[in-house]
Amino acid sequence: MRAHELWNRGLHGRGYRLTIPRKAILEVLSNSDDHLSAEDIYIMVHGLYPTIGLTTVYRTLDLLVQMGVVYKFDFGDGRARYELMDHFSKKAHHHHLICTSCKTIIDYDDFLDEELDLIHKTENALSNRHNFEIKGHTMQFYGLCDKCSKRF
Amino acid sequence: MRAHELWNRGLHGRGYRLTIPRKAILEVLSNSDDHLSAEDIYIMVHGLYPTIGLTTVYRTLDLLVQMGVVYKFDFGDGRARYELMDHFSKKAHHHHLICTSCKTIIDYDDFLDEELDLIHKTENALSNRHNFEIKGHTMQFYGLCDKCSKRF
DNA sequence: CTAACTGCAAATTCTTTGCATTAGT
DNA sequence: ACTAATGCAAAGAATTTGCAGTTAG
Repeated sequence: MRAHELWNRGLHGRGYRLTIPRKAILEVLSNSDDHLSAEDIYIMVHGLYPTIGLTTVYRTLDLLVQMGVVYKFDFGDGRARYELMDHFSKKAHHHHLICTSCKTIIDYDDFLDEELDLIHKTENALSNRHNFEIKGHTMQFYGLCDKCSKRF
Repeated sequence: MRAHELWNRGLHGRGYRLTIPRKAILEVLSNSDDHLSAEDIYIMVHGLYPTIGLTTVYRTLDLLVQMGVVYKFDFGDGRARYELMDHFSKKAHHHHLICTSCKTIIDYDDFLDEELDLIHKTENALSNRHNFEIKGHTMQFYGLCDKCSKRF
């Protein structure tokens, strides 16, 4: 499995170790498409290995974010969400439509053809201009959903 | 001034009241281009009206977010940032390039020509497809900056 | 007048830290 | 063996809530 392989390598490269908790946490992330909170992940991991604590989940997630393996999102509900980066994920894009009033999140993936094209172009342009090694992206549109829009 | 006008209307429409603190907080947001934290805003507002408390700043920001007048961002440093929505802001776009390792944020606005075009198209398409009243958007690219990229 | 709004202090909630113990390599 | 990693309990920090007094409409 790709992500595991690369994570393993990345860990060693930095002098870090591959442990049971770390394997389990990546496993859980790999098998989920949703935006998981640290606690969600903790519950799932804890189901598999009851000795693993919440602290370790947080510490491992930090590491994964630092290494560019997972995204850390915040949709404004006061708890962070985590999801595998493009490269490792079944999902190549993370585009959201968010209602600022009721906080509904629509995870859309019915892109316009040009949308994908443009993202790659932009990615390349930015990569060159700012000397960045780009690993993924996120796009969110904010507004009022049907219901909330009608409420006023 | 546009934002004030619309906010005023929006408040009344919901049975809310236009108060000194609310005016002051919108004022501060209008006169700033940066990503302000609740505390930043509190300090500025407090400078103008020393009686206004932090709680009110939080409550007002919630309201502004709900009503789609301001964005609430979270860049992962554990404190939310607020900024006027496109329509009201000098800046029409909020595009960021973020280093997942050192957390540097580049606020780029040297867009490709097509980038703007496409965003409007996408906005329209989404608006129709999902019956959303879109007020703004955000786009972020994640990766490793020059320095961090070289560190491994 | 009346209900919405406010400030303060206390309470919550998510996340981080300190430290003694355990476990990769 | 040598250190990194872990779990627990406690600490920390941003945000929220309860409540009695204040103010907009």
